[in-house]
Amino acid sequence: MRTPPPAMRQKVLAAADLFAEHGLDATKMEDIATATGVPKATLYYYFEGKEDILTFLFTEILDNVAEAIAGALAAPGSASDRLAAAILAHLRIFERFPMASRALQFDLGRAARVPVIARRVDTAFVEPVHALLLEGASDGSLRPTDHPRLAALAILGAVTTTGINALTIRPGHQAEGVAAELVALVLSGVAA
Amino acid sequence: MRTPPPAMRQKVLAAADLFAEHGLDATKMEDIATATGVPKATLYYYFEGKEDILTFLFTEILDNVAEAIAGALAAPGSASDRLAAAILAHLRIFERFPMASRALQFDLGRAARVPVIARRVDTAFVEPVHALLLEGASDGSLRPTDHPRLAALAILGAVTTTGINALTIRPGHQAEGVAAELVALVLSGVAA
Amino acid sequence: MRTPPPAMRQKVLAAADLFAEHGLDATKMEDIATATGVPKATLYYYFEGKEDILTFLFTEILDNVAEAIAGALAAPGSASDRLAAAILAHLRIFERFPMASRALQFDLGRAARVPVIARRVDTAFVEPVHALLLEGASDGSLRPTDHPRLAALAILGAVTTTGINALTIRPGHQAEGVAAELVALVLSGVAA
Amino acid sequence: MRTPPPAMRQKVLAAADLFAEHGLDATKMEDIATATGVPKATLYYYFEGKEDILTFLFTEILDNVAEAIAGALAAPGSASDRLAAAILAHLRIFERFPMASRALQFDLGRAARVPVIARRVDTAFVEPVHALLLEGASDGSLRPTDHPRLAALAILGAVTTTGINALTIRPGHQAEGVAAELVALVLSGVAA
DNA sequence: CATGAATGAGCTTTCATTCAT
DNA sequence: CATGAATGAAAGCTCATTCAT
Repeated sequence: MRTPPPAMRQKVLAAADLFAEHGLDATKMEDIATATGVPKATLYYYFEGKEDILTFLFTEILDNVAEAIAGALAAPGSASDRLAAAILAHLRIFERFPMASRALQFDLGRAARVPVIARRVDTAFVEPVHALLLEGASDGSLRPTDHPRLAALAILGAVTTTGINALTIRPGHQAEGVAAELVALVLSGVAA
Repeated sequence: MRTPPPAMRQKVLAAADLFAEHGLDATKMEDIATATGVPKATLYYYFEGKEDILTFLFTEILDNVAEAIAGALAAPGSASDRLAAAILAHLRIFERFPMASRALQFDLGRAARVPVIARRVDTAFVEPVHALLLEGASDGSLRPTDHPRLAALAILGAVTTTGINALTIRPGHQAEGVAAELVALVLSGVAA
Repeated sequence: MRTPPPAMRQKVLAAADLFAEHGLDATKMEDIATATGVPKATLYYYFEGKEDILTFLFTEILDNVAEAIAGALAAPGSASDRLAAAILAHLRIFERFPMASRALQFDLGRAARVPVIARRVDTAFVEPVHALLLEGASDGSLRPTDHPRLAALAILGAVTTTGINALTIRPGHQAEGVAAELVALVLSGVAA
Repeated sequence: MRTPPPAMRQKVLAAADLFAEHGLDATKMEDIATATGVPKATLYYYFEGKEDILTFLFTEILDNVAEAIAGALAAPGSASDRLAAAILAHLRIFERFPMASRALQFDLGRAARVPVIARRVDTAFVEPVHALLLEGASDGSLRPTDHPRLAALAILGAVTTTGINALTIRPGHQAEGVAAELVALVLSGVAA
């Protein structure tokens, strides 16, 4: 993948709608060319193929997720406060990039096979939250867990599934409302 | 879809490996024919096409999920006990059908577009858990939530993401261990 | 390559004209489909691709060469008589299959890289003539040569180059006339 | 074709390896650019296209053949001595330009269609040898032949086929050794 | 003069699907 | 009922070639 010039990067982001709507396989290069206004051959000049374009898209959004989460976790405050902030920050990404987020969800299975994507998901969310859980356990603001990595993964699944659904597929919720519900669940659970 | 004879249903389940490995689009009818030992044209005699085979597979597994969840929820006990039982039951499905579960995860986006699948996910998990949350709130064993549907969705996301990962992609965990972690998270949260 | 049914073999021979006229690379599958009346996809059903069709064609003609040469060499008579007969027999192939012969000549370089073709050229011509030269040397009807394999190769080159030119590219000669000239050259040389 | 500066001519000769290895069609301009170190667009500045580069290469080598043959034929001596000298001179070209020679052989069919190449082959070899045969016939050093042009062609075929094979494809012979065998064949034939 | 960037025009190849037997 | 044979319909991708700088 030749590094695409900024103008091209911008145009290619328009492909998110197609991927979100149809998934990678049902999205034809022709469609991407039409939707972005970039000739097919030029797309191939910059990207290795369809999958590479998808990877570019996912990378772009995951970088935003990483930044958002990192920002939230870097703030001062107790571990539990920062976890709450991270969840809200994550959900806000879905609001800012609804189509790209849905595209990522649509082709999640495939994305997970692409090493560079898998690594970024880990780096952006799982690792930091994992670390935060450990930190919270040691500073006493969070309950120690047997498998903090599983817990981080579970939180990721909860946030993602709920966020995509409530904020992009059937909008009608605000990030704050969803975050409140999720934070309550994640911090206190549903037990009485 | 003509109702396939039991022998055929059995053979076709072998296609789960292919779908789990490559996804629907990268799985050729030819491959399915080879893997199952059923001639291509015969597959077409019983199924409408590739997607129909995938739907058959997903339906099969979701029926098992539905049954497992329903069984757990029908048992006597408090709402929180039954929620815990449902989570374990759900995870056990991943252990019993690891490949089909991964296939479902791989083509999650597509599955969500197939009405019959979307409805079954709802019926099998979201609805019953949603109902259980309401029930628990009224019998006092669970905390009332503002948006019980979102909470049910979040629990589904947590269980699914964690289960697929810990039980099928990187095995090494047992359903019981994962369930313990998830139940703790879902019931009590991670707060100290 | 699935073994093509006789009807198909027959039709595909018509592709020789295209290959002879334009060479393999400039001959599009579309052209072959049109010229033979066999749908493109059906060609792919029986052959691996363009090159496989060319190989099929060359194999077909080389089998005829092999048979012709073998027949001539198997006849009774002195080694020199039989060499003369072989040359005439070879030339007659060019008359019988002018287009396929020219196609072979056109893509000679490529054909030589295909192991199965290279082997067949050897088996059909070089080997038998090589053997004949040795035989003639021992029965006294031919002069012993230092490198009989080179001599056989030289004879092949002489016959092929001349035959293709005189019998297919610029017709106007008969196999007999060309053979007379070549046999004279090969047996007696051009020295006075 | 703009006349390329000497430095470029030199670099472009390196493309012979590519053409010899893969043939014209399988040799991409990109490859030529990489192999020669000359940027694609610069190649287009000097040559009309791929085929023009090939023609340049073939022209270059055929000029050498022409010169070598002419030199041998211009020497004093009998027609048969000079024919022998010409054959050796021709073979030495294969030794000096093995890759370009093989490239010419690989794309022989195509080369023959390019008028300028066809004419040069004729001028370089066929014509002079044809003339020599007539001359030898009249001065009594060679046997008169019915079709001296066919004979010249046959000699060309014999020399080329054998030379390419023995000197470039499966080296291990020296031009002198091959020449000895060929001269014996061409002058005296293989008859006892 | 030289060349990096961009693209128009195709072509091979693949497959899902059909249907006669 | 079951299936081997055949094919229509795409689509991904490649490259030769151009041109502004």
